[in-house]
Amino acid sequence: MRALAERVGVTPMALYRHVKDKAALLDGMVGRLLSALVPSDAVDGQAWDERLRVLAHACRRVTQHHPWAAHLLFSRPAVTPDAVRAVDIIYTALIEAGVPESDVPRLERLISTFVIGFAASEASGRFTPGTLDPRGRRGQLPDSELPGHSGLGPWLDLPVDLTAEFEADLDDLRQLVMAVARRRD
Amino acid sequence: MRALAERVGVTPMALYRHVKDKAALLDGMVGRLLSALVPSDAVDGQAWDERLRVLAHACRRVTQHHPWAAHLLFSRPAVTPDAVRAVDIIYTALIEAGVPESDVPRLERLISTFVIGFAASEASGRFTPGTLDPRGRRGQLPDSELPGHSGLGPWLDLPVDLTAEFEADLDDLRQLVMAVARRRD
DNA sequence: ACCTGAACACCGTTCAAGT
DNA sequence: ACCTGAACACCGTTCAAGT
Repeated sequence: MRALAERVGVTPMALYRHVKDKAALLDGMVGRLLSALVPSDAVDGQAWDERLRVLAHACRRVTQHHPWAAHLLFSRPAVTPDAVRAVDIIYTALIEAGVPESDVPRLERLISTFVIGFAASEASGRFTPGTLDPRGRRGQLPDSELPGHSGLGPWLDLPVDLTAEFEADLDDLRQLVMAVARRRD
Repeated sequence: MRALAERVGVTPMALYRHVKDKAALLDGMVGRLLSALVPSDAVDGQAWDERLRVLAHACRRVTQHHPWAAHLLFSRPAVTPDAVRAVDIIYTALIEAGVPESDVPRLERLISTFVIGFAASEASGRFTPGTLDPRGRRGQLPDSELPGHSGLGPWLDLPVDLTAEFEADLDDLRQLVMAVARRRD
């Protein structure tokens, strides 16, 4: 609050005339981000999987530009109008994909949890532990205790292209959605 | 730090003899939680999918008992020995499932991101917005703007059993893993 | 070795007072 | 209406000083 007040060129207490709380301020900031997240024109006339893809990439783009917001997307549920609109896009896409209605809310939570989770992990550096030393993570333990790591060998030393990985993940989730749609009752 | 010092019955500065930082303290706490996460005996002799299931449920159980830890699992990468051990369990399971080695690290990140994301969402209440009013979320917008919500109707008003949902999600991810294993090159 | 007192540089927030 | 000054009740952390 004090830093924001200085940026605005005003005393900290002046802010409380315009915002109730620090929490309310953060909620408002998240709301602004979410309103920019859904470019409804870029979604019209596209197939359901393409609409989900655009929405997911928009979510990742937001957290790349505003890393501080990544964790807030987890803490605050989708109650603001823009957040509800984003959820509705996913609902509509899943219905169009042929997912049984009883599975739609669950799959929406599965997809949004992964997408926000990926964005938050990337923003907080969870995916890039040893940017300097790629083998840093298993330095502490002997290879005999890590059969999985030693079995993978060179694949662990490659630098990861997170954009390509996100794309591959979304494609796998697309197939998951189609599999659920296929087993409709 | 001050609250912890009071609980221990000591002055705040005494803590700095035993821990470098507040961040180091939190890292240590997460480390302790992760060491309890992997009961390696409950994992021996089981099939790969059962081992992943046990690990996922253990992760969710930890964040249910210690909600404060949920966000830390996202911020800090898997560098501690216990965290690396958990990752190795997933690697080994995916290899045993027949996933191509080049896809194993990506699928590990996909699975762990979802599992931690689910746990964090549950701990922070993201999945239960209107515990009182289940229709609260779309009160702000007209149904005409939310075709997905209005199309789903009664399915949105049911209370969610998060344990059953988590189980169903894990089963869908199991099928995703098998699908990736099937298309090995 | 381990702990303490005092101090520094911060927070978010309230409340009466200013214009 | 909108902003300010002073103050309250907090933080994490440093540093010299104690035993």
